[in-house]
Amino acid sequence: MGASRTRATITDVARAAGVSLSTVSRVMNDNPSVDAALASRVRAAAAELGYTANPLARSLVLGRTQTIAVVVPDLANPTFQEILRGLSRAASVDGYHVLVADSNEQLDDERLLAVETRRRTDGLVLCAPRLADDDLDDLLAEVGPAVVVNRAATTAAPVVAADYGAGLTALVDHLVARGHRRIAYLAGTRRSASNSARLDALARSRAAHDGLEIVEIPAGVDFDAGAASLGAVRDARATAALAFNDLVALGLLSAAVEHGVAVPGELSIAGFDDIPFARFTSPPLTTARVAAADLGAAAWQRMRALLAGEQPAADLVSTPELIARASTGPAPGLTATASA
Amino acid sequence: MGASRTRATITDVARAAGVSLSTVSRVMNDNPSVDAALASRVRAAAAELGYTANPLARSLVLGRTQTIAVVVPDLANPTFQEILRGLSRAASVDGYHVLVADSNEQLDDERLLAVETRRRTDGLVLCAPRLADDDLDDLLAEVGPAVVVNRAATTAAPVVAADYGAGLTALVDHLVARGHRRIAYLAGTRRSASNSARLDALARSRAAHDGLEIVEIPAGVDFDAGAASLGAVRDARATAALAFNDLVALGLLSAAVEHGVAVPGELSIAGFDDIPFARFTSPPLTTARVAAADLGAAAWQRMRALLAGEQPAADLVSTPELIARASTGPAPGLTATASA
DNA sequence: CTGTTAGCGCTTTCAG
DNA sequence: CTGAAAGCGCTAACAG
Repeated sequence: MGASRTRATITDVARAAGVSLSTVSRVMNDNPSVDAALASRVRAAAAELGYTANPLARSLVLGRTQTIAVVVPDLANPTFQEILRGLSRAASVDGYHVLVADSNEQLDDERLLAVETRRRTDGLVLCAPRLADDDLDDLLAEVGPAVVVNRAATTAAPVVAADYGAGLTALVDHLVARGHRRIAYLAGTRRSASNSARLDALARSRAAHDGLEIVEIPAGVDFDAGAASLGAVRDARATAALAFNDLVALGLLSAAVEHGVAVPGELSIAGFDDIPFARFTSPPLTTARVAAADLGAAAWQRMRALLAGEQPAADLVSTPELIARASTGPAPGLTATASA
Repeated sequence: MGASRTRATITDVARAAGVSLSTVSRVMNDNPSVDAALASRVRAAAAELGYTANPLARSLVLGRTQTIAVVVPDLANPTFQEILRGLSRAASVDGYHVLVADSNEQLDDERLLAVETRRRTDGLVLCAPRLADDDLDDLLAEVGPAVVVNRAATTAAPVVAADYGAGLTALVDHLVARGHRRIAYLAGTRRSASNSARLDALARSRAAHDGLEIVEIPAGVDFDAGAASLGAVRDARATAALAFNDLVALGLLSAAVEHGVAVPGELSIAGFDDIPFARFTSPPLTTARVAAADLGAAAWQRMRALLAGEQPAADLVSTPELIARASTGPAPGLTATASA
């Protein structure tokens, strides 16, 4: 009938069952040292009152919230969405909740959000933190249990990351094999560690391939950044463009189509990540697949270990898989044969 | 130098500043009734110790957590991601945090997650709940401050929703104008309220257009569901298909291309939502645009009002905008002219 | 204006 | 096996 406006507390249950608070607490926590008869009496009272322990009160006394915080640079980015999803599902299996915070690519907010969300949770997962190395290390030292996703440059916390260097190398090789000798690289945030990893890989590629030129073009991390880069790519007279990620690649692709630049006829374009829709673009996008949901799940495994006081698994470096689709082809002026 | 392992408490600050707990509390909460000199002494001590009030303890005593919970049926769905993003950004502007839970389209989990996350937060936002009407009403009554997104069938909480009926009507009109007289509708979850809204709209459309046949095909809510429906669509001899959402439409489109069915030559396909990548498919997808991030922000406005004890704004019914792209065209056998 | 005293709702020694 | 009491860290009357 009329449900009471306020929830039952442990005191209500204790009174209803005619026992002390401690007994109720023991029963609710399945402490075996309670007489069976008493226990079932308490359980009946609890059920009757619809009682469940207040998680806030438990958090305060137990010092744990059963919740972890996840900070991402941009919730609109499919890769972060996927990481979040993988993490959230994995954590929920273990009865943990997830607090999300979107730093919106704002450096200052990132640190603040991390600290603030961490205080209401048991641990912190930082996705692709944009913070400088030193600041990141400071932050990690301050916040306690933390795991870092897609950022290699720290030893202060477990790391799970895609191997951006290896992925980019595969992409370059793919283009070189198709005759490209002048390739544009649309760089992402300077702050992004994965961008540096890619830069290093490009340097190695230049050394490995005689006569290969790779010109770096500052772009950004989103669709608009890619679209805005078409002019620079054309000016660079590159026959192919490697984008920081699929979003940037899609922007470039879109601008190319709009300006009548044939893809891959005049310009080959490749992205990075293999976001869900990369296969539906026109032409479908060549990219390097990052198993983002798996990264999220792996991040949770490590977090769980940390929370349990166990040794987390070794850092994970997942090698992206080259996904060759139709947005890349032979360099202009070449026949369609590829040399290994 | 050596940062202490455990955080400073209000007691530490009080001792350091040589005042009582209450004074520290007052200062930290900007209570003006504190002597200026004392206040700055306290502030200095707090700064020195790096003190910030423990949010858990505050939550317990204040009865509010400064956090809201959001339950979505599927974090992989771009529309829910977008709603989450809009909500999260809006809430963070007001200093609120967001706890996400993905029910994974599981009915039982939905209810459980809602109740459980609600207890650690101040309010609950339910996205497109799959629960039956009665169960939903029960749930809403139980959990207190709540707002519902994309589900019209309740008066127990503020609602913000896209007008699926209007959007679908626009889509049908669009197809009818292009000569289609036999249209397949790929239905979503029966549990989805927006599906019923669409069914009603279709019934009205049938009545409005003489000789128009709309055949309903049970499909689902994701890409695979759409891909699996191609056979049924062909069997129905429909010249056009209206999908429950863009994901389903993309699945169908993909299967069509794969099986050599010309789109829109032999089959016109339209989706719903206008997810970010709908414009990049090949051909680009005709759809009805739902301003999902705006829905999320609007949901937060209402939640904020509820939390402040104010009257929330009236329910929002946002009319989707018809986005005509190349995946729809004249019915086979017709010239490319359209009649208004 | 400031300090003392009760709790918020729960868990956990510590006695019995 | 069970209850009384202390306390997690903080805020809010209530006195002074």
